[in-house]
Amino acid sequence: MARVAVDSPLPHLDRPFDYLVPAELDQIVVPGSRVRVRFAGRLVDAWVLDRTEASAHDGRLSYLERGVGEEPVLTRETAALFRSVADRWAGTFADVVRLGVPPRHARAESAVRAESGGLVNPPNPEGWSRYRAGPAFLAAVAGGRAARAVWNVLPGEDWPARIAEAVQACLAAGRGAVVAVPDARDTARLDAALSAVLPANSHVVLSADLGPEARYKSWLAIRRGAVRAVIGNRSAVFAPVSDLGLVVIYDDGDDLHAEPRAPYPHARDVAVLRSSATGAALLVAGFAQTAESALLLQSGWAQHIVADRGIIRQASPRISALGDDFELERDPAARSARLPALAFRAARESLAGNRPVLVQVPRRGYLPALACVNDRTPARCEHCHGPLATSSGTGAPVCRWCGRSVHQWRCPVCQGTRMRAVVIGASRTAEEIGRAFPGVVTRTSAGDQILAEIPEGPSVVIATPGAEPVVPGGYGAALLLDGWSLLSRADLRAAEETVRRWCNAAALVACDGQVMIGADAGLAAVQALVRWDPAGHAERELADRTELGFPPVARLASLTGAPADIAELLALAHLPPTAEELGAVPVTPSKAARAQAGGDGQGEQIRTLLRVPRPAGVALAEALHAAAAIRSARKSGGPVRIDLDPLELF
DNA sequence: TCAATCCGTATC
DNA sequence: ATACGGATTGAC
Repeated sequence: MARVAVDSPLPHLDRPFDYLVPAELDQIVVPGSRVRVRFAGRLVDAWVLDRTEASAHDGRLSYLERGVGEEPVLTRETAALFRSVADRWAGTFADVVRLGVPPRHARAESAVRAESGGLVNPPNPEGWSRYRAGPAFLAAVAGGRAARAVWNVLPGEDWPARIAEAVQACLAAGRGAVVAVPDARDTARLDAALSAVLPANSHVVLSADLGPEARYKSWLAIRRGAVRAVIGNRSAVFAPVSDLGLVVIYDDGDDLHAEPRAPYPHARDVAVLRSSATGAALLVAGFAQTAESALLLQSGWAQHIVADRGIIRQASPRISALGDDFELERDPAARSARLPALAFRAARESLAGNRPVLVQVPRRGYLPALACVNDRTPARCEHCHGPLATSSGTGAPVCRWCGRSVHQWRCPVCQGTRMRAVVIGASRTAEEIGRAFPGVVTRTSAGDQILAEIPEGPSVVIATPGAEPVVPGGYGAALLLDGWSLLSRADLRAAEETVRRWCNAAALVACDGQVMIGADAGLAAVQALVRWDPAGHAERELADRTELGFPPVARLASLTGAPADIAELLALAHLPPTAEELGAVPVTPSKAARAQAGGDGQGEQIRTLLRVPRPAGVALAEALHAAAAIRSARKSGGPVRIDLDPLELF
């Protein structure tokens, strides 16, 4: 007999089913293989979870219809991982398999791949010696121990080289490694760094833009154990590396690590699950640090890899805040670009020293929000700490989460009672800034026109966050403009995200260069950057969120759908006794969602938030999944989207 | 009393 | 989706 999981999106079918195995399929039906089965009269795809002697099912068993290819696509380890990811995010096994196993490509299966490269030498630990606990981490990976660490990368660090060394240590110990980075540019840099230290064919790149055949080929090389190291974007955390010894997540605050397909798992959290389950070492790395990483440290689960203060001071450029009152430069060209005098001078110095200048300009399109008129503290709801915004109808401030309107608001910092809408959106354009530096080459890197690298020499680069090109030797100066509009976004992660973007840009500046931030020096986010203390900022962020009842210490579930459907789901769900319902607010469907719905209005959509203490998170997910299973079995009502610890809360 | 039909539920 | 079982209905 074979126990299988069927490929169905219906939650009530998310459990094993037993089938008899015809004698001629006995050899190829093994745990992890793909099969076709007759299920409720239809032929469907399924995955073999196990071969068994007996079945608990008392009805008649059917025979498996046929095998699909001869490649087992699930390993014992990934099958267990997919199950626990489904459980953690209230999703189905089949949905998670779709995230972790690329579509089959038969031609790629028959192609024979060259055997992997030769013996891997242990790395030179020199590069890690600037960090306390750095060499120890490398030694632990080399020794096959379950070291888990949060690494604060020094500004100017060649992080791809350091990660390549960690992978090298893991391979030298005879085990496999997985590295997930946010985007294709990071993948390319890491690919080059790995190629520099590993024998040929020792690693593969997993990425959707390889095309289906090459992607499946790379994935198969990993699955077959021909290659033991894999790098790629968020889906690489699911790669079926055998005898996993190391998982690395780079820049875990980048929202590209959040999977947009159901059940919406986050690559960092998947990596944590996987490291827990397998005993593989874990490295969460970045110039900045998230509150989630701070919790890994605070709970003692992970160790901190960080450089001593003196080394940080040496490695950091000079970072200063421009303050709130921008003194404009007298130079008329600079005036027209509205560049503050200090920023303009820093740029001129850099260009005079034949070094490029980086100008970071935020993208437009942030949500308007309310803040204190005096000190711009974001206005929050007294009841649930959600953000306040002006409702379009009445003009009265309303909580974006629980929908309560606010009559008397008082700023928790200055006790002021007046709020104002924060003007949002970048107004400075590349041309305006370029005009301030006549005769200097101006480049833009943004959107779909991203520059990976620029040559040394004087030039001005205008880039949106995340699109900053690297330059050999570093920038001479970086101007981080529009700090206010980043910081006052109506988003739980606004401060953390701002610090992350600033850190990632500032880290590209040479250690004798300077960084100018267009925000007030008194702000915690600015202080974190000036002192280069991303860990301190993450700790504060974690403390704030703990006090407000936000993730990661609390666990939230967001339910989005028609009011009647959500009500039905909640009525069916046996929520943990500690669950707290934060009320419902109408949601304006995004353009993408409207396009998906096909134009015809599905009626009003609302969003309800549920909150539990972190230990009850799995019980909350289980209750919601069970309730969704009852609804799907009944075929009642419309869809309800379930999100656990959603990245965006409004 | 039995067959035709409807409805709800499970799907090995 | 489809298949099955139990309940319901209507005709002999």
